[in-house]
Amino acid sequence: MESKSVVIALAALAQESRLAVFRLLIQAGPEGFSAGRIAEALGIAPSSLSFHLKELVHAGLVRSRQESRYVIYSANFEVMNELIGFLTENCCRGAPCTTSTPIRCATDQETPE
Amino acid sequence: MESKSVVIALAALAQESRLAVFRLLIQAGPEGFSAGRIAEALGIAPSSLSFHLKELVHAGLVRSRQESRYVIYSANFEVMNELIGFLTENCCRGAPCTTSTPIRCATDQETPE
DNA sequence: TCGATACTTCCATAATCATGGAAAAATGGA
DNA sequence: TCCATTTTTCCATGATTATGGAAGTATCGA
Repeated sequence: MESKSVVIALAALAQESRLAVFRLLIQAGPEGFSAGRIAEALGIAPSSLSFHLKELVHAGLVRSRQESRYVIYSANFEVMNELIGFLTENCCRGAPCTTSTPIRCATDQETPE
Repeated sequence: MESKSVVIALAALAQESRLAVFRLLIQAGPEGFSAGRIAEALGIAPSSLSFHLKELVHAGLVRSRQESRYVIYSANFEVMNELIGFLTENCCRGAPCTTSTPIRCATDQETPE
């Protein structure tokens, strides 16, 4: 993962509404939620939510899929793990250090290695 | 960790210069680096670096200590772990899911539990 | 094809943030 | 105390970001 992508991902999360959306989707798991349900759950105006979702998708943290007339959004667990990996890379330069174990969700079957 | 603090921490990291500074300090370990060495290593103007370091300290991600006429900055590994914990909290709402293990650096002895 | 529902794009406004030069503090040695 | 070194604060400029109303697009059922 490149520095530029990481900055984009972090910026995407560094905003109250988007952080709330992302956490909601992390908790929802791979099934996700429709835009409407997210708007309802968090009380965000549709146009604002759309702007924020676009931002999260652009950052790679969230995926969208069309399902009849709903657009379903879900968290991208793999990118989340890469992000954490990048931040903690080379921690303490060789000194003994417990590095992070991926937070890969066991129910996220969409991206086999 | 509260949502507001998390937004502040993420915003602090969502900027090329600050991300570079933070990673440098993560790699440096608890000993850290002086402001001057950071400026030199990353090629950032002193006033800009000072601005960015203040931002990182304010976010709680970085600590500073005076050492003779140098100001030494170091990463705060504990806050980093809390941040990651917050982002992945309640992942997949009860579904079987490997949650993250703290990235606590074994050489960071400054904050006993 | 019509109407209702679900979302997105466009746009103007207001707010926040990044940058580096110049001046000001703080520290320590002579 | 005086000077050199190290870092911070002040400030003006330019750039980016968040917001929600209104209009546009897409999907589905009848």
